[in-house]
Amino acid sequence: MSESIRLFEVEMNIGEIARRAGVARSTVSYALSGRRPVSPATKRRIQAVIDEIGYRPHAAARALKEGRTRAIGLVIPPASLLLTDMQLGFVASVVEAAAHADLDVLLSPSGGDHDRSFERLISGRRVDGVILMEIRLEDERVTRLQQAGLPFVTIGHTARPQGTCWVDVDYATLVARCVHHLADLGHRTVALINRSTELVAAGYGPAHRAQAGFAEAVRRRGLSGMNVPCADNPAAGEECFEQLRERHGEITGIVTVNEAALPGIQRGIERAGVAVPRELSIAGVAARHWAEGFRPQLTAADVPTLEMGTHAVDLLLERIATPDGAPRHLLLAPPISLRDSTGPAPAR
Amino acid sequence: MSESIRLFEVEMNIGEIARRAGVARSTVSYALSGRRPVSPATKRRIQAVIDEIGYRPHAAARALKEGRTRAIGLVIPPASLLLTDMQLGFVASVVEAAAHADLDVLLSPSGGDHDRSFERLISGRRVDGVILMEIRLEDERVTRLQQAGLPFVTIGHTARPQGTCWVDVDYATLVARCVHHLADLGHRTVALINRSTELVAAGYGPAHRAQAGFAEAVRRRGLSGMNVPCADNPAAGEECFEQLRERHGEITGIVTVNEAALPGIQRGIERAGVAVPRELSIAGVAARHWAEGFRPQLTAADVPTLEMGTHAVDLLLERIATPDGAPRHLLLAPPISLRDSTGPAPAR
DNA sequence: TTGTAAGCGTTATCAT
DNA sequence: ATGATAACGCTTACAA
Repeated sequence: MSESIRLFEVEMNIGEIARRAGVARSTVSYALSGRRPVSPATKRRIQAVIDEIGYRPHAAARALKEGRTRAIGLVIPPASLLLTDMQLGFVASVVEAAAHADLDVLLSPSGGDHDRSFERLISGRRVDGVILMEIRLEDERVTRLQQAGLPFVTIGHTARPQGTCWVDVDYATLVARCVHHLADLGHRTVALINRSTELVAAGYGPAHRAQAGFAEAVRRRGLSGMNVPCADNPAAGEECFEQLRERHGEITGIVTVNEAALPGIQRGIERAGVAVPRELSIAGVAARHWAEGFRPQLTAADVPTLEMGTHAVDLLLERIATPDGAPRHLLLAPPISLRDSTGPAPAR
Repeated sequence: MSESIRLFEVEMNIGEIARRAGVARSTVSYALSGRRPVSPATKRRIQAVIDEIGYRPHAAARALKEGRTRAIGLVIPPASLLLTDMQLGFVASVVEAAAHADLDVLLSPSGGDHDRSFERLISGRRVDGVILMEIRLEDERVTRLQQAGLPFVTIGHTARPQGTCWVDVDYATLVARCVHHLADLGHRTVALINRSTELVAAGYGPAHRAQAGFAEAVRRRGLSGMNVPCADNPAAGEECFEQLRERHGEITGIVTVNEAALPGIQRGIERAGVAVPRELSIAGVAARHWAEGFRPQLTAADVPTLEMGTHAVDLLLERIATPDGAPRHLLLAPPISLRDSTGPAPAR
């Protein structure tokens, strides 16, 4: 439209700055990086030129010379699978934390037929490190990254996580705590609404660990318990709840790790006219936002997605700085927030 | 752990390939790009070496030489605001479409205090083009991009979109269609549950256009209608619905563009024991996934996020290829899918 | 059909 | 305190 369109179409490289300021290119570079003293006078002169034409160093040139990109990769599940709120929370917090450290984030959908994208990231040296989400117990992306020698951190952990860097939430412990909480309230028959059969079959850690923690706690407390798989969507949650009521009316306590099914569970409860927590108690693991949206508000371990994303970035930065340092990890077991969905077991 | 860790730690550049294959560097380059004929024999020899040591060209070096990065930027709302499902749909489909075109996607949260991230993308020439989400009627990011001369496409459009490239859904038309649909069914008093007051104040296009389309259609059909702002979350939706019932019991039809409020609206309906569509009809604009999750399923214009994201990428690629071509845009008005939430107005 | 060499914009190592 | 210059790994015009 106006002349302003071409305002910044001037050559804009360090040589041009040097020319206009009447100094050598290296001087400009040093003035910017501060890696060698530059007299205040020339520094001012250079800065003036830079401000005038709005110069910023060319990322690719810098990356080529320095051997690092100042960018990290974030590998997410493919778009075909809708992201859950929790996964979304991770993405958001990683992007946030990265921005805070002046890092750019390259998104890479994996699985599906998108291996090319992942491979570009790795072998094209587009990033200094990678954060991997939705880890499987056996995960080939992890082995690919270790053989490539690229620093990485996983959100979630594999079956044998020794030697890798990760942050995760301790599903086994959290689910166990929920069971203990229900047992303390006098419940004797409880169910776990878990993630989908497919995920379990695919070796998805959280589903496995939830199941294990549940089984162990049920055994310890001498309860009778059942594990129910449920797909990650409201409709499945509703159906799952109805079947549970129909076939196992004796159940008085439910534990769930299936955040996406919650709205369906809630609908099931309301349609069945079940009073929570008088007739039925529910506890679970979910993002706070979901727990508070549930009616009545859900007694749950709130998954600290923000904290986890931030930590993942911190760990990655550490790993990039010292690739041979001892790999650290973080297993979070946030406390259960007592809300309104659990209460004493109904008298027989 | 094992020796495999250092497997790919060898020098891996085009010169090394050339050396091992016994040809010149340029020959390797040409063999890869196909920009000049290479004899089958040497081509095979080169490919063998490449396969053996797993070579991929260094992205930064290529970007520096070619002057383009093969990456695009996707500017999203800051993490502080939870992304709605529709926004998430855009992100997913853009990433998907970009991957399909062998493009990487750099994520940049904007707004908040994240201008540095945005600025890095632009002036650091990290990307060949940008897709901008959540456009305001007056949007400084747009002007920044035009003065930088960087190709961009917006999802949504500004108040004066001439000369820019965009894809958007035609909220005015869609909301008007909903009103007409309700009017055809005999409804005389209708309400629009819009987005939040803050968004309207901030000059958020969809909210403005929904309001305008609603007002116009109501006028044309001689209905009485009211516009109700509502924050983007279930709790606000529920409260909004309750207030509507309380203060305006005469309303028999509701139109909503507030996807995130839907679960709350549904809860409100169920708690109030209102029969939909016998006593109250609801129509709206939402992602199909939400419309089908509503009970009863929501009569709604399904926002084709997948299609929009794909088109945005296509337009951007076109713009990158011919920056001075006439800017094109796409204003989508998908048909309303008749589902179960609308019916004849109740007899007085 | 293939090889040689220049140059993209930086940073870093020499000098001065 | 500053300047010239050599890389970084790639593409491509120019020679052969």
